[in-house]
Amino acid sequence: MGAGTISTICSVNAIDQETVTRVGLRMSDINQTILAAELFKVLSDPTRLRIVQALLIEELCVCDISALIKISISAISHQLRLLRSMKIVKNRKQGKMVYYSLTDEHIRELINIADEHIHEER
Amino acid sequence: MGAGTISTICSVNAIDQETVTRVGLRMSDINQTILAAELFKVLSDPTRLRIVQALLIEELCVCDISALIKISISAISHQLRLLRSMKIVKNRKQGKMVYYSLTDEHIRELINIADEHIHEER
DNA sequence: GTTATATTTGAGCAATCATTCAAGTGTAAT
DNA sequence: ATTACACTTGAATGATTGCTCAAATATAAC
Repeated sequence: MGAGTISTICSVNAIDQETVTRVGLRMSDINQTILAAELFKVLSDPTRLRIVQALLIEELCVCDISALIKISISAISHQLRLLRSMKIVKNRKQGKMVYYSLTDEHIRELINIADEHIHEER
Repeated sequence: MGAGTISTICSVNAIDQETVTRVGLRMSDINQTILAAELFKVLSDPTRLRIVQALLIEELCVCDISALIKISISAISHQLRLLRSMKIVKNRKQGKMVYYSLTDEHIRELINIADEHIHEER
């Protein structure tokens, strides 16, 4: 199997084990993949992504998020619960109002890179 | 409205317009948000993320991806079609086999940051 | 041509999801 | 206590999604 030869021989009875095991060894743990997928899922819904983008700018109450994003307060609240459960946002109560903010600035990097990717699309 | 005062007054009839417009002006375009959400969605499914992770290592044929990820060839092919439509992967035909590879190295950065985020979880 | 293999594709199905609606909780003002 | 407001929550619903199965396509070997 010299350099340049394609060693992969594909068939139901004879998958190229060499390739499969070589790549398999370099792949990350499946559980880590699942966690990463969950993180990406949080950002995969426009409403949720908009909420996060807004909170990247400043802390906001539920009512103002709703006005800003033009989605019902109930829908926003449901999404905030999800974001809270994933430790993406935290909240603070002041009188009748609840203020939300981000727990983690890592998110900003992910969003920035996604934006770069979109702009560089040919 | 001096520094330090909380100007947001929240009510159905009197949302704090100042805050809403201030943040609104700094938010990115909604269409860009939708595109970014779509990109995150690609990576939000464990099967798809696993495929991408594998292709980050090397070019692979459908059959070997299937063996590596332990998902039916049909399911892999469906996901590859989606990845192709989003210009995340490209393919190359050689004989009966089809080899897939990534079109874009940006994805690697996104995955790296997600992994960092997961490891830094307390 | 026929047969075998590698991949694609469409229909169907169960599961997940984002939203709405209605009812509930908690806080503050009267 | 009662009323009003900010938000939460559970159930219901329509839409989306990831997979399976069966049939189709494409290439290669015979």
